Order: sequence, then structure tokens, then C-alpha cells
Amino acid sequence: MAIKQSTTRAEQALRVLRQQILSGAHPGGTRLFEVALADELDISRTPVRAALAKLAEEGLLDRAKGGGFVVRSFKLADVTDTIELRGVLEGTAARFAAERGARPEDLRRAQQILDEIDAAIWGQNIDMDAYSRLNSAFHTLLVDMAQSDALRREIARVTALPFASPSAFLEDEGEADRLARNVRAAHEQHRAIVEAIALRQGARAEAVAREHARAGLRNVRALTGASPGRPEGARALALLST
Amino acid sequence: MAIKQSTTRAEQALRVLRQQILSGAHPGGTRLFEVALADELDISRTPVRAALAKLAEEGLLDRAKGGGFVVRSFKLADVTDTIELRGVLEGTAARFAAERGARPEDLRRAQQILDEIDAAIWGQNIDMDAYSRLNSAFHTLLVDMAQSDALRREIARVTALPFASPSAFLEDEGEADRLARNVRAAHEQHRAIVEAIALRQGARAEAVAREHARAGLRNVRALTGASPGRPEGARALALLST
DNA sequence: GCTTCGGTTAATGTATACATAGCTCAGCGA
DNA sequence: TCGCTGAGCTATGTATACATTAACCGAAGC
Repeated sequence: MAIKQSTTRAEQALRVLRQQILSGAHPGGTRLFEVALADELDISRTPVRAALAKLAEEGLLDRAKGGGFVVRSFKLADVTDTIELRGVLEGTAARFAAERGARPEDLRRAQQILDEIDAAIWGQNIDMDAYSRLNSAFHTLLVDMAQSDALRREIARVTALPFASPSAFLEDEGEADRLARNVRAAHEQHRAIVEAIALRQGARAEAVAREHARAGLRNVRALTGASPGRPEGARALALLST
Repeated sequence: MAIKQSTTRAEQALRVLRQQILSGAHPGGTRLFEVALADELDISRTPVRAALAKLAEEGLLDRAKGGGFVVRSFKLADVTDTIELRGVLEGTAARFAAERGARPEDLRRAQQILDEIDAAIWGQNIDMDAYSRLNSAFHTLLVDMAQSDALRREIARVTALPFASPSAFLEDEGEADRLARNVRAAHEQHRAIVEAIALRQGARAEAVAREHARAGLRNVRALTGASPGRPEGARALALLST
């Protein structure tokens, strides 16, 4: 190969294929053929195969029975169940944090994030970029506070799906007033979760974190129920089949 | 290749390597080299690589930063957290079953399994083979009753680890009387879970299923606390690192 | 007409040669 | 002595030729 490249071919293939799948270019149930992809991407079969295996590991592809890979098809029930599942797992993280005791520096950091979110959503206009970033930081910190690698790993797996991440649908909202109401309500839950953890109230922390995830569920219903077709802005639902 | 073989080389490598890891032949943190394994197994690098990727998918290996694979190292906290996590997920399955309503045929099948377990553990001697088989069937049915593919998938992932399966430690028990007590107590929980599902008592079903998983936790403590070294019979804990 | 057999084809499985990157360490110079 | 540098080694990355298998399809026979 003449041209030096910083990334490997397998990583290139992985990025391109992941983006294609997430954008809905390959509908659920589509079988992906190594030769066709290798030809299309101008990469040999070996790294393409490695990329497909990794996408299966991420949960975007299923392994077909006789070998090969199929794009996983997500029904609406899969989306709602996965969001509920994220709530269950984040609830467990919150409970662990409360039961085991959060580190003082983590609690201080949590308070800091809460205050920064307050600043971002205070006033008439909400700084959505800042909120999205801080919201992600909050959920990452929540998992850290649980002090459990096993739990961290499972939460990472579930939230790898685009519609299950804590920040899903934040960019997809249409009406600004509904978005503002949702964001402010969600933030009250953020505060309640941290307070419950600080007070070692495990059951409360779990229940609130669980309910917190259901805010995403409401967004899914709003997006799918409002218009019969798929809203143009709902990037997180692009790979939803039928 | 002259000799016809029913299974592929990759499957052979997968089986052998999985067994080796589960038996503790490669301690946690050990890096697995493709060439060495290929040489040892008399299989070329390509299928060995496929096997390693699949073991990473199963959670037995981690991908190293610069490429390559490392045997995942499990600390005692990972074992206990994973078992607790299984309880959380099976609890969610029980709750889903209760909330959504179990199919009549599933409830009938559950009753049948409960009665068969009664027969197996009734009397002085417990038929452990039968109990192990029926216990697995019960937990499979529980997941079925939840009617959620997303949940089924995550439970399958978590219980793929040898120490997290519902039937882990059933063969590892030393004292027959303690085993009998544990098994009979566990079965009472089986009955309570089914009853709660039938009565649509979601919170009760979740709580009991969660507690049910903690029986496995008690077994881990008994096995690790009793003797300083690793008990010879504790196959499920063979891959636990120091 | 239906079934069954056999060949073709199109996919994945496998082996292997070669490329490349990262590490170690010897050697040299300031 | 320290640090730089480059050679070489060893690992994974990549391309590709070939093997194998399974599914499709058409023709022959019942």
C-alpha cells in the first residue's frame, strides 16, 4: 500500500458501516455480504469481516444461522423495552451508589454538574448543546458512583444503541416549549437522584432513576404517535423497522 | 483438506479456547497470541481470530488497546455484582410477566415445572440432575413469560458467564444438608414468583426474583469464605483471579 | 405433475504470504 | 551518564487464492 494511513482499514469499514446502519441505509433484516461490502468500500474481505464482527458485538448486527451477518431489526417494542431496561440498570447504579456510599469528590462533582445544568436551562432559552453535554456527564458520573465494573459494562452495552442513550431525542424535539418542560422536569429528577444517593436512600434513588429513563419513553411516543410517518428530525429512530 | 469435518475450524477453536479459559488454563490478564494459539491448535490464524472475536463478544476476553485479546480477569466483586445484576434482570422479567400478563399456556407449563421440581426434591435424597435441568427450564420460561426480546438478549449475555447462570454452583456444593436446605428454600421462591405473576403482582414478582438470585450469592460466599484456597469442586469459580 | 438427483453458483471458511506498526535494545554521540 | 536513533523482531493488519458448503435450478425419471 502506497499511502500511509492513521487508521486501520477495519476501523474505516467499522465507522462507515455503523453510520450507514444507524442512518437506516440498510433496513432491518438486510443481509450484509462480505464481497459486496468489500467491493463497495474498496477494502478487502478480511477487515470488512472484522468490522462486521464488531458491529455484531455492538448489537447492531445479528449473526445468521449458517454464517454471515444480518442487520438487526428493531421494532417499537424493542425501543421501549430497551429504554425501560436502561432505567432498570441506571436505577441499580443509583441504588449501588447510595448503598455503598458515593465518594465525596464524586458527590461534589455531581453538585457542580447540577448547578451547571441549572445555568444552562435557566431563563427563556435553553442552551441545548450545553445541556446535552452536561446530561451525558451526569449519567457517566452516576455509573461511576456505583463503583461496579460489571454494571458499567452492561450499561455501556445497552446505551450503545442510539435510541437508548440518555441523550437520545434531545436533538429531535420539535416544539420548543414541550422540550423546555421536559428538560426542566428531567433536571428535577437529576437533583432527586443525587440527594437520595447522598442520604443513602437506595430505594428512592433506584425508583427516581428508573422513572427518569421513562422521560425518554415519552419522547418516543410523542415522535411516533404524532405523525404517521417518521419525523425527519428523529435521527435516533432511523433504524426502526416499519 | 482430506478429512471431512462436520464443524468448522473456527467452531473447534472456539470450543477449545472457551473450555481452556473457563477451566482457568489462561489466568485473567493473560494475552492470547494468534500465532501461538494457531500453532498449538494446528489451525490457521484466520479461524483462530474469528474464535477470539466471538469470545470477546461472549465477555470472556477483552480487546487490548493496540489490537489483540486479553483474558478478562474477574475479581470477587465482579462475580457478586454480576449475580446481583442477574437478579435485577430476572426481577424485571418477572415484573414484565406480571404487568403484561403471562400466556395461559406458559402459566400451565410453569405449574408443571414447579410440580416436577417438587417431585425431584421431595424425600430424603434430592435428584440433583433433575433439579438442575428443571431449574434451568424454569428460568428459561421466566424469561419467555416477560415477552421481551431486548430483555431476553441481555439476560442471555449476563448468564453466559459461568458463575452467573441460574444453575451455577449446583454441582459445587459440598455438604448435602446445606444443599438440600438451599434448594428447598429456592423452590419456595420459585412458587412465589409464579404466584405473583399469575396474580399480576409486579412489584412482588420483581422483589422475589431479585432475592432468588441472591441465593447464588450466598453460595459464592460459602465457597470463597470456607476455605482459604479455591475449593476443588467450584468449577464455576475457576476463572476467578486471586 | 411431482419428486429427486446432480450440477452450477454464490456465499462463507481457510490458509498463507506479505505489510505494517510498535517495542526492545544495541550502538553511538553529546 | 544520558538520550537519541535506527535495526530488527514480533505482533497484528491486509490481501488474496483456494476450499467448502448450501441453496437454487433444471432435467430426468417415476
